[in-house]
Amino acid sequence: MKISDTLTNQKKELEFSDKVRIYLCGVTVYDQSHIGHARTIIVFDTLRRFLEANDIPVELIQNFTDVDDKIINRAKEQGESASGLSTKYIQTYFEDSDRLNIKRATNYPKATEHIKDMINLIEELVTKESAYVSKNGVYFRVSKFSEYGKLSKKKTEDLESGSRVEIDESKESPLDFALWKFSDTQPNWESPWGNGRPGWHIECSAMSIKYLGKNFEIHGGGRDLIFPHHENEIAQSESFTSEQFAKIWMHAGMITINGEKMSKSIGNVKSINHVLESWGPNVVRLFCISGHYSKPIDYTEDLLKENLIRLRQIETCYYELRLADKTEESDDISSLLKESREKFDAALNDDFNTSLGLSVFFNMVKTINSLASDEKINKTISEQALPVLEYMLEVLGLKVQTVSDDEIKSIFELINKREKLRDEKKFEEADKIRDQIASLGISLIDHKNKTLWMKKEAIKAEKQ
RNA sequence: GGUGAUGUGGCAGAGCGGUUAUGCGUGAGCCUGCAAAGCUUAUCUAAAGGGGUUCGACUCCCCUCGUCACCUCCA
Repeated sequence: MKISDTLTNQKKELEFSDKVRIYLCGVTVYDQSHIGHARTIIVFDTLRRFLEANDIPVELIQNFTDVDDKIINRAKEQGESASGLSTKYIQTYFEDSDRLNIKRATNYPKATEHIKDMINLIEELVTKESAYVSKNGVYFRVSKFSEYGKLSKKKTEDLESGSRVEIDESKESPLDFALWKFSDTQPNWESPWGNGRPGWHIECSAMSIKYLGKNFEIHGGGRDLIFPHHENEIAQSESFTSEQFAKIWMHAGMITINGEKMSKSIGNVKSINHVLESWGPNVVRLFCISGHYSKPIDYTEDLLKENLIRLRQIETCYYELRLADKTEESDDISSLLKESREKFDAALNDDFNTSLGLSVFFNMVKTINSLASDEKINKTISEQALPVLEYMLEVLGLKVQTVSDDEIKSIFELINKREKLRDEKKFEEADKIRDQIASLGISLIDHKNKTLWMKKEAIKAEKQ
């Protein structure tokens, strides 16, 4: 598999020995997560699913930043403790994540639980003179790391002249960033240099090295983290280990609203919860992987609607296959299935091109639906196609509503009853049964000679 | 100002130096007691603009213009 690496700016073969280790920068838990967070998480969840579905073990670590000025300030505003606030939003994070059908990461380390690891790392950096103690804290000495700027392609001279940061006289250079900030107020921790809190960047260095080692396969996050966060992580980690840090830097594009990035100040933030409420997990997932992961996606109702329609086609396809009972001879689609699977995998293997993968997927779905419309789905086709469809659904993290064999039986009984009434032209009574079936979440699909049905995901936005 | 991206049909969005991307939308039709869903078919003479390279460029090179992101916290 090849993945575009931000550092070298080219597609790089994903090489690994026993497993693929991925570190994904998580969220700062001071508020609900939004659709932009969801996109990044979905991209990496889908990547992980793809690798695992192809028997490649994955270790995925995603952190929570649970100590930060934003959290402290927000907690103060709400008259709550910082830890209380972050605990609350970690919980809502998991609720969102579960509803989005995100597989749980291997581990979700929290910054506050790794203070010791950070201090050790900082100590080593101080020893190596890559860091120094000043009046306000411990700072990373950027001048000591000659490759600074290699990820974001920035030159230190440019950064210095274009710097908008307030000049802190206690720093040797305006580019130096905090590893440890002195503070006497809670939450704070003891350190060899004085009480305080860790800087943001150091936590990811400490936790990624702790859980994944000095050089792991993929480091991921949103594009907006390239500078300064990931740039600083590289500086810290490589100064510490004297080795190359992550092998591939993979960055997900932003979600925009009307072409603009979401931000609190513009007030255009869409929470995951809010979007899920209207559109449900499958549409959101389809939406988030509809374009190449590295490019931005503009959030519009039209795009979500389009993906809802596509979801309906998937549901139809699944049920046509699931409920197939014909035994007569029909078309042979085994080569189509084989080709679809191959092209699907090839698309994802080439820089995780989900957009192209989806087009292959929908090609297959449409072909099956078209056969179904002609009532040509037999048991052979069903047995061949279902595993391929289910494989793709698993990779894409899509979950169609399923039914048990018992449910199938009772639904068919109702349908037969309705058919009989329809034959007798007792349409009112037939429609009553249709309503009854609908109340079970089942929609009927009338073909020429038989009535098929499916359990559709209820989607609020559809009704408007 | 610096850096990095990007500019494809009504919309979304891929690939590719010469072959229909795909999907949505729209029109017509099939099915139907009605409905919904689904399906069929058609449709839009797509490549920001200007130069090159080439037998041939949407695809490679150069210039111009536009858009976005980052340069402060940000997924």
